[in-house]
Amino acid sequence: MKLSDRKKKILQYVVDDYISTAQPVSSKVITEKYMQDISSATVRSELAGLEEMGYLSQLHTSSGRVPSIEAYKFYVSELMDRGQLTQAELGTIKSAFKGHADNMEKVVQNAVKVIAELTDYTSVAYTSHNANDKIVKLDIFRNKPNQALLLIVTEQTLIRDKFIEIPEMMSDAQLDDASRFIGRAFIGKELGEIMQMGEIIANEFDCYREIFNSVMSAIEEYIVKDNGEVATAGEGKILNHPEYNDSQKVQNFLSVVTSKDKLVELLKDNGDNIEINIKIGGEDSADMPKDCSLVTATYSASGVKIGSYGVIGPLRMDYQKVVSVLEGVGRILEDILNDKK
Amino acid sequence: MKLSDRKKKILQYVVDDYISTAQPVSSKVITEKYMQDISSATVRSELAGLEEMGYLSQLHTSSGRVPSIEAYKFYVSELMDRGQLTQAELGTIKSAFKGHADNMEKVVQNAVKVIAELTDYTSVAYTSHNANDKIVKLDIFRNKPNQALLLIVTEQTLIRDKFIEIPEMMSDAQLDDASRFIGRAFIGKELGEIMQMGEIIANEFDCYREIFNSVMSAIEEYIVKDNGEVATAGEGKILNHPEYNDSQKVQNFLSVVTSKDKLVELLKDNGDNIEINIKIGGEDSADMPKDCSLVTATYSASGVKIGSYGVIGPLRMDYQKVVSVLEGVGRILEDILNDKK
DNA sequence: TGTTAGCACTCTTTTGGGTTAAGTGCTAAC
DNA sequence: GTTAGCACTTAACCCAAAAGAGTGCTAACA
Repeated sequence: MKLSDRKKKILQYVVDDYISTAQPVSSKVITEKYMQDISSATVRSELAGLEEMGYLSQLHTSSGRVPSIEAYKFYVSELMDRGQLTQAELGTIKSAFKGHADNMEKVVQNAVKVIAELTDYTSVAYTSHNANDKIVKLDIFRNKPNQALLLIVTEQTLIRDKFIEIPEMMSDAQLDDASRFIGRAFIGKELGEIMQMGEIIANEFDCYREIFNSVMSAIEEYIVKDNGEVATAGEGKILNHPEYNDSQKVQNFLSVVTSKDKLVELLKDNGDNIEINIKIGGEDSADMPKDCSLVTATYSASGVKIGSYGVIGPLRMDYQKVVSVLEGVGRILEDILNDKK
Repeated sequence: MKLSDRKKKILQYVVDDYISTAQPVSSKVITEKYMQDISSATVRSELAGLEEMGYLSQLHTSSGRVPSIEAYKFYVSELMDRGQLTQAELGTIKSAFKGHADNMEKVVQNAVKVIAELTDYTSVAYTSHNANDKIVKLDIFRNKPNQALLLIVTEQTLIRDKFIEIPEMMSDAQLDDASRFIGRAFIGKELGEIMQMGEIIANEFDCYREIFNSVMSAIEEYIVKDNGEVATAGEGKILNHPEYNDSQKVQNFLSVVTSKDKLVELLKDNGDNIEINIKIGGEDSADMPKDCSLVTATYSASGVKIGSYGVIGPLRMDYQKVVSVLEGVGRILEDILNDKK
């Protein structure tokens, strides 16, 4: 069933108005605020049609209309005007990143901070542990008689440190030797590659088998179990929005937003090649809090996607603003990341 | 003014009852639940006395009494019974730490998780960047023509990575040389020590002055600016407590609990040598959320205090339970930390 | 045939008063 | 010093009435 142009216009007005006022929208406000040229009775019959089609609903017979999840989806994909950042907002974004590009983690933290500030929603980001990441440096050195610190630095400048057990009778020189030996074999290789060739080359390391196994399991743990880092900002912003005056809802929301594991689940498979990915309503994904929207963008370095960032908030989200802020941050992020590489 | 024994008893009952029920306490419930041998009229006159002294207050003339901040302080220091952990709780604590001692960060994360779970309050922890921490390893290696990654590992197994600028015309061999040179001078020294001797030895490094300065400023930044790590768990637990049904209060609370900087401010100077430190009501400290209590314990390794952990929540907190959980976690933490060293 | 004015209908929100319940402070007696 | 008794205060509850918001329907109109 196709929507007439007028129905589309009206639907857009309803969603716009509901997003900005959080109040059910009546035929009266549409004629008064947006369409002075037609009567409220006409709008009423159009609204009834839109309700029939599943785009709107009423809380009770004498309330205005509220958009359905389908309405938001349609709004975002076809109706919404693209927003423009003001000069001031652009300035805020730029200055948020000034002088903090020495450390990937900080860049991401600044990103979520400024996004939360500008949009007034909770902002989240995810950086993946990529199997394509290459090892740049590997070092093992003794900490106490039977323990050593394993240090792996990768190209994406992710650093992994982990204590591993070592045989107590091994001399420092032997440990050094083992470290160099394993380093020579692993440096320059991708993490995923190493995982695969594990069994094949294991026998080459026969004399240092124990250490070799520890290194392998550290790499495996890094890629498989501990699969990414997250950053968040503005967790409390959710309370600014009236749909979250129910403490149970807030708690649900916080339990996702403050749990690294849940956030990773939520963010890791997001929008492979699309710039902006919008997930509305949590019904399809078990990890998503109920009645939430997630708007994310991905960021890449050297053409490889390394993570995503965005906002999570109520269905009634100011998508227009959020999208423009994410795009703005994306442009600046790109500059920083490409400058670094 | 001294409190009679009976007044103390009554005050204790009022606080106990208020902590467990969250309802203003009347003279009737005291005689019925706690003191069947005297009449409510007697209790009423005692309550009036306690109110006079500033330990109790009423919301309105016909409500029961609520403890004041002073009452909580007095309760904690003199009235409260010491709690005992159940066998089940002890078991929960122990199993929370099983098999995760390979990484300091994870130990702390497990600590806050189990504390939040057992107490039902938000749990926070702080690990300081200690000026007494000794450098164990220092490494600099090139990343791109004019940038290198500086890697510093300290005894407390804190690792600091930072990109530093290097002269583009410097050869790899020269860089290696500089790295070894600086390493020899710094390894085994305390961070604070290095900061102090900075100017004195600067001229020794004349040929590598630029790199030397970068290393020094990285160390300085680490100790001075970025002074510690925090971990939190159960941020949403605050919503389980009826005094936080006001969204403004929740937001205030979350703005502290989710901000690393504010948490560091709050936790860094806590209770130098005391095992359990209780801060009630935020009026003395600007960083403390209003009407909150903070109960913390410190943890040490090799006799040096390296951080603190605890819970933050409403004034009406179950101090007894919180203290016993913190003590329980402390004992197990100690075992782990000493086993590691 | 689409649009509109008018109106009855539904449901929520607000208002107000009257009752109930909780708890206190005071007084007089023990 | 303790207690029973009672007047007083305040919040909480209930219920009914009124007001308000918004709709759907119908009949008239262009």
